[in-house]
Amino acid sequence: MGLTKSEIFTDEQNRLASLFKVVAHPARVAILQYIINQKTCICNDLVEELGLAQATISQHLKELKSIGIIQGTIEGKAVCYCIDENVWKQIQRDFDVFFNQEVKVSKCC
Amino acid sequence: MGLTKSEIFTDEQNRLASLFKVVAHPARVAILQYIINQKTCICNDLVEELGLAQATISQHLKELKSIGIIQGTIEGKAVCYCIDENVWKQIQRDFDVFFNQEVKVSKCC
DNA sequence: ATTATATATTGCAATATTACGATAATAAAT
DNA sequence: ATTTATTATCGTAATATTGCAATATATAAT
Repeated sequence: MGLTKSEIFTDEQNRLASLFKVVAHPARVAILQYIINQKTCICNDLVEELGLAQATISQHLKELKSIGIIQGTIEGKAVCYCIDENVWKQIQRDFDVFFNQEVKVSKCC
Repeated sequence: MGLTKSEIFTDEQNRLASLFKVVAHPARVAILQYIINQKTCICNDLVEELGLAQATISQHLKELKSIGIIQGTIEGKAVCYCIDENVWKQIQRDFDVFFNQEVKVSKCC
């Protein structure tokens, strides 16, 4: 046990849950907010800003990269991270489709 | 280790991450979709529909209840669950505030 | 009163996530 | 060539999550 039974859910349910999972950590929310404000950043900026170890920040960046919401470009000895606007907007739409469903007024009893 | 350092993040970052976390599981996405379609449901409906054990469904319902997105009303020997429209809309707004931030066009280099 | 039905809770095993030190890899600067 | 700066990866410990059987609780039906 302890293993999510992905096979019993639809692709859409699994996909949505995966997207939510990536932003379901305060460090990753903070990283996204920081990049949005600063437009770009490097890993070390985040280490100083957030106060987490470099290895930890690097790991969080990797997860954000995994869904494409940020992208990294090698720039000399650093890596410059920025939001991928297209992916950001796509994810925004995906969440919208889910949350803007019409919820019929029908209380229990 | 293995413990999220909540104290280094803002309340907003922690709150957003918590909300995302609740919907970051395909079973909970499926449960919400099912309730939206059927308007209401009882725990056993979900056990049959999703094919997870009753204890597991009950646990997922508990997590959804914890943020108020669904509410349960005792109805005879069953519990009738439905979406709480106000909370649903509030969460929708919270996600919107986050994702509708203006992402400035500024690629790395 | 007993049985049947529906849900919640507890305890536990398996797996996943978070965090970090140590180390490797790479490029710039000296 | 050596040092410095930046990031990624590996290994590991601590904690969290997922799933279920067993059990407890509560109401309806017989």
